[in-house]
Amino acid sequence: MHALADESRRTVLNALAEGPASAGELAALLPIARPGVSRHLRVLREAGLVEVRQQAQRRVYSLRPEPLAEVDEWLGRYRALWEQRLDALHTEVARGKRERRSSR
Amino acid sequence: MHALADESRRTVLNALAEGPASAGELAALLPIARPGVSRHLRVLREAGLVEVRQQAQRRVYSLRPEPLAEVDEWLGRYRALWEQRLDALHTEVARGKRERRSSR
DNA sequence: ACGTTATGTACCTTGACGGGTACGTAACGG
DNA sequence: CCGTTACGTACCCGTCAAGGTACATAACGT
Repeated sequence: MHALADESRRTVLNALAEGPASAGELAALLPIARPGVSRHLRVLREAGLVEVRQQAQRRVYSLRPEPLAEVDEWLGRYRALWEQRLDALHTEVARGKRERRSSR
Repeated sequence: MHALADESRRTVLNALAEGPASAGELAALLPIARPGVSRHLRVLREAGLVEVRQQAQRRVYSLRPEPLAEVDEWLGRYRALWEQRLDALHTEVARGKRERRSSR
């Protein structure tokens, strides 16, 4: 999850979600200098979120979305909770309307 | 998403997923000192992830899971991707077995 | 009113991390 | 070979946020 903390990282991931891209192409999307992007890519690579294949001089990165399934799983613990919460909110809103009509 | 970056924050959220708890109770779960927890709770509160109600001297925190739905939505972009990827992996594994039998 | 309990806040220190610059290094094209 | 392209890495610096300590504050119980 740590690897997802940075804004630039997520931008890279968003881009890679569209399809594979070289390091240079990814760097062009970010406001930071190219070496910075290389570092981000390293982190993402070590986190197992992306993978590289060499293609001539270019290094083409692509998404390895499996690890995000872990985050998804973590969120799963809350999903039921917020769904029931949202349901509760709906009925609460209805109740609130009735009460506001009588008292207040 | 920033509010989820810290390990302690997630621990607090995990605890609150079990049910409401006071600041002190939450602090007991963390390796850090109590004031630190108070600060974390403030961040979570300002991020809208938790809410407080005063109960005597105690301040009881509870989860407001709605905002996590946003993260869930963000992940949604990848969910389809990794599911198709995992499917591809399965067929790849099958194909790999066949190839390993013949060549290699 | 006074001590106690439960909690937040102010202030400071330190460590981690993002970013830039300069440099090293493979893979090509001639 | 030699220049160029496309990267990565080493080193340095500034910022920022987490954590600790000390202090302020509010709600009880007596």
